[in-house]
Amino acid sequence: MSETRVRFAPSPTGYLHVGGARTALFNWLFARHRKGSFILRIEDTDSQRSTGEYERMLLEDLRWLGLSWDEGPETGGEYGPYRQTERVGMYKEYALRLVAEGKAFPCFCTDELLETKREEMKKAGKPPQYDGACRDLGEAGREEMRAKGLPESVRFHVGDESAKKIDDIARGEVVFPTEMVGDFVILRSNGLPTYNFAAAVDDAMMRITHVIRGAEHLPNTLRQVMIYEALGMGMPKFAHIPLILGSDRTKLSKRHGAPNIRDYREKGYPPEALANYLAFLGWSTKGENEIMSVEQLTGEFDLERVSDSPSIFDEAKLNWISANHIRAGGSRRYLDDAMRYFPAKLKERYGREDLAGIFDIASENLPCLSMLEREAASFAPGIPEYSEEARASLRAAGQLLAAFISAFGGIDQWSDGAIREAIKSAGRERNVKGKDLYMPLRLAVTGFPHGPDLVSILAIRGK
RNA sequence: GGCCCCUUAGUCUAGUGGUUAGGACGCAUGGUUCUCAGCCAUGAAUCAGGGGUUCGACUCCCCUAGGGGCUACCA
Repeated sequence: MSETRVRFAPSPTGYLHVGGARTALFNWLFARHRKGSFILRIEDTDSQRSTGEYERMLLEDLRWLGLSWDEGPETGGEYGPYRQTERVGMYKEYALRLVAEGKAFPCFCTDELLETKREEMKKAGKPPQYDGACRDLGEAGREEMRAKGLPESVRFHVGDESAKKIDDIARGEVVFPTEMVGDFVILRSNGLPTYNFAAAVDDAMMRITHVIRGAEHLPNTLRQVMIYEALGMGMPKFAHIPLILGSDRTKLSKRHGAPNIRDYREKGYPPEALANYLAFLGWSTKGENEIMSVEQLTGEFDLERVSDSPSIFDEAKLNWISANHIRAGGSRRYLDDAMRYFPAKLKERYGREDLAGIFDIASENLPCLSMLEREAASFAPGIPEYSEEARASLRAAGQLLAAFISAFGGIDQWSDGAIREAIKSAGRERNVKGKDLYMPLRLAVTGFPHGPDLVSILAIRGK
């Protein structure tokens, strides 16, 4: 069997979205699992919305997620270029070839004309489709239109075959009636190709073997299959993966919180944690373990276990997966990334070793690194600010606190064991233990009623 | 409107004609603990509805409902 080649083909019209990232991830996992190639192609034919800045950030986010590509813009490769605006010559060439073969034709209808026709059809209760006005113009008619200076686009001539079967790996056989599409534009009057044409031509030319993409493209596949056939190119296999929806079951967007990869990156979610969560959105393993490294994911990934129904992005589960990664990796793995999130006061006071210690204590349940600010608050140096309630309880425990001070004062070697012993002896002295013993001390030292292990806090904060 | 896809607990999912419908997140309770967390244990909660097919349907077929997508010279 020939080498597996898959691609991720984003449009640089915004930040990398969790849906796009999941599609990219599935492609990448599939390629790596089969030791094939992962190709990145930039679909920037929408000149209105595409920008170089978005493209730059797209690549950055993809790399951050841990995805690397074998061919792509900047990287290069033998099927390049990998930016569609740099391939316009090829699309034109293929479009003209189809015209010459009678499989496509020039169209001179203006937007206005098309629009009024659509309105009329809607009124008449018919599906608004292209009526084939320019299909049989003939060479003379075409010249006449050109002489009038009308815009010229190229439309694909949809044959009279009644239906087309598409065999989708993820969902089985899907049948589309061909009459659902009219003759559609493949080359716009500005010379740029439309999505369906460019995607089909590129996938064919780049020898893509598996097209793995979002389910919203399923109806497009009909057009692309027709183009493949007209071009006489070998068909790739298709796999349409279910969409990711927001909590209200509509397509994920800004109002659902943070749908962009960049947002999660900013908050300090480890990339492998996000990849882990995303992998399980629409896919599952045979086993029961859900905390997996990228290596384990690539080892197990396959298209057969992709689910059919759309899934809802659940931040609570992402948090759980992420906290597991952070706990397992500890300061050894995450301290460098965590540095930017430590409160300045802590960074001034402690050296790297102590910060590592604080990280490990504070990261017992840390969904993302930015939450360190709150979790590490107990380690802030100096006298904390006390709330009204805290003041009241501290006043009530005045004698106990004095006992602590003298007990701590007697410690020579400041260590966990010595601290623990000092706390106990102060307790014996005042005849208190348990909660009544620890809480006043915790409150006095940290200002909070909750927090990490008190002895560890004292050990790090020092005498 | 037309066409296509989807439907197992609040959420992610396992399940391919006979199961006490399994797991995970979240939630609740108990244990460990100064507290939170972690860990351990326990619990509540699911096959959208209706028809078939079958000795037997979560599983196969049809209808309905709901959701989503596409229907552009956007991708």
